[in-house]
Amino acid sequence: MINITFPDSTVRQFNAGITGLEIAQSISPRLASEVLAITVNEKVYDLLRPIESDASIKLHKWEDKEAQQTFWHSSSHLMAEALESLYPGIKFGIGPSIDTGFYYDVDLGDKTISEADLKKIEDKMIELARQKEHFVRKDVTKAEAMATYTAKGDEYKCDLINGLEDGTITFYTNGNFTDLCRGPHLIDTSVIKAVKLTSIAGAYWRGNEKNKMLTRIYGVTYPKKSMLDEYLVMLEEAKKRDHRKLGKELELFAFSQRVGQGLPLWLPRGAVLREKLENFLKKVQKAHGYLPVITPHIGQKELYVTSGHYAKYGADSFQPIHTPQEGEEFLLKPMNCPHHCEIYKVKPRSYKDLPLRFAEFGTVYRYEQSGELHGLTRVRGFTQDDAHLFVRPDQLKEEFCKVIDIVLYIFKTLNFENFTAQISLRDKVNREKYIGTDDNWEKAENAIIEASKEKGLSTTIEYGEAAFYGPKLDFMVKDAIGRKWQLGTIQVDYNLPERFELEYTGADDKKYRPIMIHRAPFGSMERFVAVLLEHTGGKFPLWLAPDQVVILPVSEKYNDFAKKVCGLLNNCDIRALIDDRNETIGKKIRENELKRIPFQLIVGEKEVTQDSVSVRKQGGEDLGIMSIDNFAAFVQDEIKKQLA
RNA sequence: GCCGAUGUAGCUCAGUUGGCCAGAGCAGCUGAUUUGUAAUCAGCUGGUCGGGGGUUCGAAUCCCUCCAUCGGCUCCA
Repeated sequence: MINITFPDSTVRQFNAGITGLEIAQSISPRLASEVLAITVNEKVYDLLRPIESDASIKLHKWEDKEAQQTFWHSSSHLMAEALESLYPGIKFGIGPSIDTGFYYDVDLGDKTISEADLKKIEDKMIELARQKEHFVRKDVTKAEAMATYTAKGDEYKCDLINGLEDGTITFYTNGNFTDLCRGPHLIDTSVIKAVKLTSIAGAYWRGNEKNKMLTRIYGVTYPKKSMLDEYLVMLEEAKKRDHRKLGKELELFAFSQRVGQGLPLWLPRGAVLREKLENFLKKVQKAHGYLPVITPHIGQKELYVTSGHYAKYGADSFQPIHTPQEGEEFLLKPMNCPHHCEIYKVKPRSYKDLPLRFAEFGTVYRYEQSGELHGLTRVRGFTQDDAHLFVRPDQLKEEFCKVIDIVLYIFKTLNFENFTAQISLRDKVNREKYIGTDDNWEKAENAIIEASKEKGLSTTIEYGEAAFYGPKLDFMVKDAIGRKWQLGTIQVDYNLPERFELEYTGADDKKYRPIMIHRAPFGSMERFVAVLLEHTGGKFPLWLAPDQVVILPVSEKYNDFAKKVCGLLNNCDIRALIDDRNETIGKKIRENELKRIPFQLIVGEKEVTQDSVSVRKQGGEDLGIMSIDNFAAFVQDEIKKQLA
C-alpha cells in the first residue's frame, strides 16, 4: 500500500501501481470523466501511468494550466499524425504546447504548405480524434531510439536524442504515429472535439538562424466546440483592438516610408495623449523627490566605450555620425544612463545628497532588425520615461520599494488590475555574459527579491533573463481581453557606477561608490500607449482622452451658443471642441462616437433657451440636460476620482 | 537579418485565364437641405495600380530586383 496525499492534506491509502484515473474514479465518476492530467510530486503524469510509491498528487481538470498543456501537447501529436498521413516522408522537429495552443515544426522536404491546406489537416485531425486513439507510453533505450529515427531518416529527432540521457527516453504512440516525447499525454484523442489551425510560419531548427528553417504550424484545440468559438471571438476582438488600426482611426500616430521604418510620427491627438501621460508621471515623480534633467540625443562614442555598451552593442547599432572637420565620432543615444552618470559627476557628492534621482523623458534610438518592427511596440526611435537613482547601499531596498509604489500607483490609475512581476536573475550556470562581481550580483538580486516580498507582489523568478549589467524586476500586465504585456522595469546596476567611477564622500570622509537603479514605469511612451490602446480599445479614461467633450449644434443656428459653451469649458481646463459641420445631428453623433470622445453635448433650441446642454456619454447613455456649470463640475469631479 | 504572404485613390476594398480610357463606398470639394441622440441628397475632384527593370502587339495581372507592411523565427541595453 502507498500513501497518497491530496491538495487539502488528507491522506488516503491505495495499492502501489494505482493510476491517476483510478484515483479520480474512486472519488467520483464525474471527476473521472473530466480529469485530464495529474501532478505527482510536482511532476505532471499521464493518467494511466502507475504511481508506485508514496506521493502527493493533484488532479487537473481543464481549468488548470497543467491540463491545458497536456491537452495541447497531445493535440500537437494528433496534428503530427494527420500531417504524416497527408504528407508521407515528412520529418518532425519539436511540437510543444504553448500559452494558447500548440505548434509543430516540420520539414516537408521539397513540398510546401499554405494556409489553404490547413482546413484539410484540421479535418484529418478531427477524423483521427474520433477514432479514440490511445496515447501509449513506452520506455526505450537511447540506442533503440536512435535506430528508430535513423531508419526513418529524421535527422532532427536524432539531434534531439543525442542530447538526451540513456534511461530517460520515452516514446508515445497514438494511432499510426510514434514520437520521441517526454509526455505527459491524454488518455486518448476522443476528448479533442474542436480544432483550429491558426497560422503557418518559418522557424529555425533549435531557434538558431544558422540552421535550416522548418515550417511551423500553429493550432489550438478545445474539449468543446463552444470554447473554440469563444476563443475565435476573442481573436476577432483583439484584431479590432489592434493599436495600429486604432492609432490610424483615432489619428494618434502614423508612419512614413520617407521618414523611415520604425520611426513613429505623433499626430496632434496622439501628442496630447502622450503629453497628458508625461505630465501625470512628472507630477508623481516630483512628489517622490525626482529631479528633472535634459540631455542631448547624441553622445561621443567614447561615452559608450566607457559605459561598455559600445563593446556589447556597437556593431548592431546605428553607426557613428562623423563630424566633417575634426573626425569626431558620435552615436545616437541608445540609452540615457551614461549621460545621467555624467550629470552625477558634475560635482562632488556627499552621502547626504543621496539618494539622487534624475528623471528624463529621453528619446533613444536603437537599430532593431527590420523584421522585428511592430507598430508602436517595437520601434527604432522611442522615448523612455527614464530615471536613474543613485543610492547608498543602505538605501537600495527602500528606494526599490518606492519605485514599486510608483509603478503600482500608475497601474491602479490606468485600471490595469491584473499584473505580475517577473524577477530576472543571472543564469545559474552560464555566467560569462554578465559583467560585475559575484558579490555585487548577489547583493542586488537579494535586494530585488526582498523588496518585492515586502511590497507583496506576486512574482515569478526567471533565471538567465537578467540584463548583462544587473538583475531586474519587470512588470507584466494583463489587458482587458487577457493578453500579457511587459511594461515597467526596474533594474539594479553596480556596473555603470564602477565604469564611470562615480563616488560620494561618506560621513567618515572616505570615498564610496553609489549603486544605480534604472527604472521606467511605462517602459516607453510608445509601448505604453500601444498597450493602453489595446487595453481600452481606444476608450481612454476621461483624464487622458485627447478630446474630452465634443459639442454638437443641432443646426448652424446654434453655432454661436456652442462657441460660448466651448469657451466656458476650455476655461475650466476641459478639452472641448465643436463639430459645427453642416451635417445631420445623427451623423455627427455617429462619427464622434467612433472617435471615442467621452462626452457629446447636444445643443439646440431647448438648450439655448435654458442656457444648458444635453449630455450623451460615449456608448449611448443619456445623462439628460444639465447647466453648463454643473456639467463642468461633473467632468472635473470624474477626473478627480480617476486620479485619486 | 531569415522564411512565408501582402502592396490598386487620404481610408476600406472590387478588378475573371494578360485585352477598350482602372472601379465602388467613405473622406475631400461645390451646391441643396437647417436638421434632436450611431450614416440627408445631388454633382465634382482624386490613381506613374509600392519603386525600378524585363517579357509581350498589349501588363494592375507574368518574370527579376529593390522598398514597405503583415504573420512567425532570431533579437530586444
